[in-house]
Amino acid sequence: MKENSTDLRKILRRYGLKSTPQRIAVYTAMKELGHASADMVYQLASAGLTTLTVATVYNVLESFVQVGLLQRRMSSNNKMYMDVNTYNHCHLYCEETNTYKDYDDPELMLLIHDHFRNKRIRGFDLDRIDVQLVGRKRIAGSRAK
Amino acid sequence: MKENSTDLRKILRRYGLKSTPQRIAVYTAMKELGHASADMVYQLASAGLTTLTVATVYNVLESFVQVGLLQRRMSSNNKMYMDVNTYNHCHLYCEETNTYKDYDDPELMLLIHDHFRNKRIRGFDLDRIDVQLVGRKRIAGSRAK
DNA sequence: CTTCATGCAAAACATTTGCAAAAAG
DNA sequence: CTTTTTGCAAATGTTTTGCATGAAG
Repeated sequence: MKENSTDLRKILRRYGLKSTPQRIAVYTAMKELGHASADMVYQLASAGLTTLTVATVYNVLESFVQVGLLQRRMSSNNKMYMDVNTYNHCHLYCEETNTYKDYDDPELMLLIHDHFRNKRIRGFDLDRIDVQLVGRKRIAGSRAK
Repeated sequence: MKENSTDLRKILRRYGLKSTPQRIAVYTAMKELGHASADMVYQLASAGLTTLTVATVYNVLESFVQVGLLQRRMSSNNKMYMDVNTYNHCHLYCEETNTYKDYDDPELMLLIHDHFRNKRIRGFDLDRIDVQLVGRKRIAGSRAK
């Protein structure tokens, strides 16, 4: 699960991207963060690589999305958020903190994909079905007895 | 389905909001648009009410969300989008145009809510389950034969 | 070498704020 | 009258752009 920068170079190559320190730093930050805004990536990545600008972070994130190395997520926060996991999975989305948490539920996925197996949606090319459990992180200790 | 401004005044009152020309114009625009960004609402609403500013549109939209007259939607567009329909329903979301379309599928809703009926999510207060069919509007006429 | 990626600083957007003036009830 | 709501213009925060420089292959 833990890639060193040699591994990362291979990954980038496999996705048809030149390997640069900036790209490695951004991807490493995303691996650590899981889900993150451009700014969060910039904060973390630029700690380990002083020669990194926000503009580059945006560039890199965009190129990663293009090749499918990252996925852009929807938010109700007017900000861009990325997901390092590109396989098909659900999310818990906290509207208070605008944070995401992977929520793996294969049974649900199966249910939904069965439901759509023979459905055709007129005039629409379906890419994926995005299920978000929207709510609020519970404050630690306030759990009902 | 078509409210005149007397009806709208009643609706606003019922939601505990003072009735103003601006609020009526914004809600009327939302009724017409269904799903819209602040800017879209401003464009349409200010056509019929010259004394309306963007700041007010934001104010009004926010107050409508507060009382539950509108719902904020997630987008991958770094912009705020509103939905005039607040009942529980799915959406088609076009990533190219950032447009929404209601997708009513009671069978799917039932399936999903049954699935979650007895599930508890640790540390999370669930508000709603948001299902988006993400893809692209098909270009007219490009339908496979 | 040649191409592509990065840094930089400015621009473009979208949204929010603070406060005085105006309107609602 | 009193309380909200609105308009205005400025400020904020995020993302994008253009172009010269620098690095990757």
